[in-house]
Amino acid sequence: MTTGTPPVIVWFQADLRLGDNPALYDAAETGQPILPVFVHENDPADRWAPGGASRWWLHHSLEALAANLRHRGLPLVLRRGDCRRVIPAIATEVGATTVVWNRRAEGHLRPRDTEILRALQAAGVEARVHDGNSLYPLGAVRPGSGECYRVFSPFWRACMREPEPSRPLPVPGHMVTPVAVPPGEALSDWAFLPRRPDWSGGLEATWVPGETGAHEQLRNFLEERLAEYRFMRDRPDLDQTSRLSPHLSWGEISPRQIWHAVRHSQVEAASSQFNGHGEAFLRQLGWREFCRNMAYSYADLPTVPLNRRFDVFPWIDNAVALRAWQQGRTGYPIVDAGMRQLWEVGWMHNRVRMIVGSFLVKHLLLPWQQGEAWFWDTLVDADLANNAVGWQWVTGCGTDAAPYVRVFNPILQGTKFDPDGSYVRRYVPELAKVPSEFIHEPWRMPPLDLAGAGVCLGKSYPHPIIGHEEGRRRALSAFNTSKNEARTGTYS
DNA sequence: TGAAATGTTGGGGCG
DNA sequence: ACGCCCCAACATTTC
Repeated sequence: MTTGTPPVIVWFQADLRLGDNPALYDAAETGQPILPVFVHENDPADRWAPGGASRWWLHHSLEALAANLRHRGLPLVLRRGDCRRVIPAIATEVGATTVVWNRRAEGHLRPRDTEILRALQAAGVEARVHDGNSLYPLGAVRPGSGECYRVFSPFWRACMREPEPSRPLPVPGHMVTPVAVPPGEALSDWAFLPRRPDWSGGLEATWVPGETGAHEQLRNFLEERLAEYRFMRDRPDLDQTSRLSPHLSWGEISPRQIWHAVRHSQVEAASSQFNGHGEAFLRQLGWREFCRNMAYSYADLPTVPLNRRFDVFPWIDNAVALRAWQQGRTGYPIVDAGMRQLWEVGWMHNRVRMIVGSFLVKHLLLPWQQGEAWFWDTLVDADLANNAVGWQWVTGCGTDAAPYVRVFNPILQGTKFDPDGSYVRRYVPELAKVPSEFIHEPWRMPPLDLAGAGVCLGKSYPHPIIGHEEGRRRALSAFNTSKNEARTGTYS
């Protein structure tokens, strides 16, 4: 613990927190000085490098992490480059005995971990990998036969048969400051914040990235919104969800912390009998857990349909339609409201994600990977596993696909989940004066009323890019054709 | 006034 | 994490 003691390196990745951080906790337990490191890969060839909104978040989250570490006397060393090279190099450079980190769920990163483990071993440096970002260790909950549950319900039942997830670890009480800190880069050099144009205003106004912000958000959710969660969670207009997803995606808070906070919250405790709100919310955490296990087992989940029948599918190549979808100009108010909310605040209510997703792949017949890529770039909570599973689910090419082709009706979904249209009015202001009766299908309005609401279809707001009936029929025929062709062996 | 026609709502079957 | 169709039940309009 003096000048001579060699440090332990904590390699921070998607776990930018001090609490319930098994790698950091492990490092503190050694009693050696701790050297926290974050590596920015900066690889232009990496398709899954953080997108624009995610980089904005990462900038602020790293700032917050650095401040938290500084309060406890620790630095945060920023390095750039291929971590297969950078991590072993810095370990040697500072004479570290040990490198610790928390496992990532992305299957395509697993070979990378193996390589780094080997390189460290070859350099005589010990490495320990922990499970810190899921309720149960990745791959631990699996079917009796097989690698990984591919359907959510049995997966979640199996989780519920497990003992409760372990209690979150505290912030280490004592962490030893390293005497010498190796050089690192400045966060500002990484240029994670948008310039020219700076589109981050809506994000700044909405989010407080960082571990403290995450716990504040959790506390606020438990106190203000959990009590209504089960009934309100599907209502984008009421906005009663936890909004913890972006905090989770960079690991500012852990699922185990959330789990136990919910289990011990007043809402759960006060109900002598089971009220279901906590359970409904934890089930959402279950979806995240499910996605991570899928991504862990199937490395190419983000690009390859799980159901091989979709290897051949008559997707349409239409840049104009894709652009209209991205910019919220499809002519379907609920779809456009969702896409504009995404653009404005970097986030979209999950119900609406399903609606806009279904619209892209079913009504527009655009490949799901194009929607996935747009979400990846614009969501502050972009998470490879959740994104991939979500898009495969809505496409119906994940294995949990229903035995029928699921086509969301954007009008029905709108009237059901945004009954008076306030969500639409908030994000599609040109429809603000449309009465609730027509808010989800303005084309049905009598021309005089349209004029009265200040709407000129085709000018101030677009006509539907495709009729619902026509789109539905076209989708059913495309999806059924591909099914039949696969069955009869036309394509293998 | 009442029967028939027409409109509306909700549950079950099915893809 | 579903939509459509059908039909029954009920409500309203019509002559």
